[in-house]
Amino acid sequence: MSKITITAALPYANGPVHIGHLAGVYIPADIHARVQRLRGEEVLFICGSDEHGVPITLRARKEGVTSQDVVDRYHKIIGDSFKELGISFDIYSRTSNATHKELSQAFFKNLYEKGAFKEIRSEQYFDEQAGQFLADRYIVGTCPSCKNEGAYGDQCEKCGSTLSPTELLNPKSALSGTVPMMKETVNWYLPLDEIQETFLNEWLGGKSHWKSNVYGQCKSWLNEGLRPRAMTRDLEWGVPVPIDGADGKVLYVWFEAPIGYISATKELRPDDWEQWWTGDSRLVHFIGKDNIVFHCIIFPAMLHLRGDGYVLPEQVPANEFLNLEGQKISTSRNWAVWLNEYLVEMPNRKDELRYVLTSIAPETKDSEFTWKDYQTRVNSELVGILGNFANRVLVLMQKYYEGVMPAVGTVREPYALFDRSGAGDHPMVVDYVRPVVDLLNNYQFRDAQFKMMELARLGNKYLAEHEPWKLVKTDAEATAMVLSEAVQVLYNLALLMEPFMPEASSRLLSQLGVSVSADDKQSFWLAGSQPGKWFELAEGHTLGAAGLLFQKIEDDVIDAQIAKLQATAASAAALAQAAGVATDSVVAGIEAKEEEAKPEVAYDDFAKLDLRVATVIACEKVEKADKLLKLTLQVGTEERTVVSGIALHFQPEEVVGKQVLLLANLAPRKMRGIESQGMILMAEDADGKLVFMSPSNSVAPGSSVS
RNA sequence: GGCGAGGUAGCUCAGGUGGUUAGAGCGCAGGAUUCAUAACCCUGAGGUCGGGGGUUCAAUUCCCCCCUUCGCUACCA
Repeated sequence: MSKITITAALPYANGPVHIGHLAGVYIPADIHARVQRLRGEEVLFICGSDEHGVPITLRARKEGVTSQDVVDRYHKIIGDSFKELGISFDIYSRTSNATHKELSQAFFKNLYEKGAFKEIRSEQYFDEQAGQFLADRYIVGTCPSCKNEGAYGDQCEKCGSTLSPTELLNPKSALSGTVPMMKETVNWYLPLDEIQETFLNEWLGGKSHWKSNVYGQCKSWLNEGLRPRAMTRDLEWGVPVPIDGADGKVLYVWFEAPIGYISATKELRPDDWEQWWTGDSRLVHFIGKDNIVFHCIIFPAMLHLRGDGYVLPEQVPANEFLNLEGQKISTSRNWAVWLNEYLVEMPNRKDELRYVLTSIAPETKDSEFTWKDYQTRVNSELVGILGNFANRVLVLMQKYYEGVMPAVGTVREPYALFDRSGAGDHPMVVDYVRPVVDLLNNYQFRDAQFKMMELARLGNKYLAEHEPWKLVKTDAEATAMVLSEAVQVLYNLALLMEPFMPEASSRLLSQLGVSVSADDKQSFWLAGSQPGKWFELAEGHTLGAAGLLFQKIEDDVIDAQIAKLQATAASAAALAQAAGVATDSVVAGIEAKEEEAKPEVAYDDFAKLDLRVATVIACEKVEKADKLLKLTLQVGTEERTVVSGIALHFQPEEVVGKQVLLLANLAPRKMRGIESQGMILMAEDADGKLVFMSPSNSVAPGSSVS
């Protein structure tokens, strides 16, 4: 028996948890934690809210509340919904608490005193009026590539380019709106370039057995050569840097957040927490692919420098991303299925969510959640295969034996479920239980669950083959054999379900009228390292009260969820809603069957649109594109290039000279390498033919439309 | 632009140190059945494994190029 420290990525407390988080991190982590506990391992399953960092402060400013208010709100929402779903954390902590502050400061100080950091001076933007340095995100300006005026210092959200604050044109402070000045500051850097040479190359070199997406990503970073990375920031919201002369500085969230795993452990076990992070304890991080560098490079580097016997991660089973109805899940665009809402809107369907998300877990590549697929999986797999098998066995038992296990002699051919003549491990364990255990130990949760379901399929097949409802009329002995075998399958299936669907498992066990001790479960789950055990109910055992294990999901429930997402897509697209290429991706996920009326929008939303009349002064076909025309437009004194997907409807020469309606402030977008600076609005006929929207009398190019 | 991970049946995904008929679930078609939440069981149709070149007796599996999706990262302006 060993200690296993299992961590699940700390959810960032600026929004609730959604199905992507669950499928990628929390459900697999929970299954793993449950299995290891069942196997009798000493497990600590650690998580908590990550409550520092710039996006939280931005959100707080936007809402006019304090950062603490924001994190308090989401910490509660997230924690409550995890608890209700049954994620079996031993502790769900948070990084704004005292233990964490103390421990992360001590960690920093320890490294500081070892001389692990490099002190580096640099010039950063400083807001004189607000009296503070500005994080990249706090600087707003014009994007140098797309001219979007609302670009942030680290990224332009319109065109997606990665920026540094000094690249921004017309930088302004998001705090005061004033023009920031450059001012010298000092921060402490982790010299990752040196640590790569002395430690990371070799350590990561030994991890080729990790998942290919994880190992490949790490290799990629190492090949490019790591660079020193600042572990402190000039910011107010965070853990203060615990050394003299560091006023107004906090620990970098990615320095401090992983330490949150340790401080949560300490909070839970003040006396022996260190045993879970040193010695022969085994550390496993469950994360999403966006966290790989922090958990596979930076945090291990920190732990290594710390020394003191700290263990390094044994396995980092990072998953890819889950898409929703054809689009990336996005917190800011509200394109998500939020756990807290799911729990309310789909009551008593926790295990259904666990099951579906496990079966589509993005273990090797991005995967896709759709509500229709969810419905199908629940109805045909959980209800049709698993629930149905349970129900028919229990109903037959009730009908023929009033729920009491009948006397069965030696099961004879052809009714035997498995071969009883061999001397080795039990064939059913070898064929079903052990493969599930092995797959789980190998972090292949999706396959493990599928293998579990195969046992239910086998049960249905066995019943169909031997038809006890016919046998009962002719052969009482054989009927007893068949139903007995079927009950044993169901019993073991109930045990096998536990890590995946703990509630359904426990319901089924109680319908079988059994309660299984931890020791018995252990001998079941140790199949592999030990022979394992096939559980059987004895003659005379009385089953419990039967009931349906899962309920079918009707179409209207699913339709309501889809409609909800459609409404989200519609409002997101409201600003740019018209025919044309650029909007396609926004609404492509769910296609409305007919042209439906769109939800009402506020005037303010409409007023955001800069609509202009423009004159086409040149037009040519875009090479290697069937549908695209490149138009040059006169808009006032300005000339603009717009790429429009209308080549199937118009020849270039027939467009020149026309006046068109232009959405002038649509985010630029590159198509076929040409940047399109706006969108031409068209009417679409019933037969799909496009028609220009032109003023009835010619007006000056650039005239605004409202 | 560079790097990493993908691109496999209508859909969602497995798999492949190169070698007879490439898999599963769902969906679809046909059959069988009634113990069961019109569920279950059987059978079948469906893929030149992103495209093009190369190595080889043989490539979907190895090499090169290209297209494409996702992610990481750079640079230019």
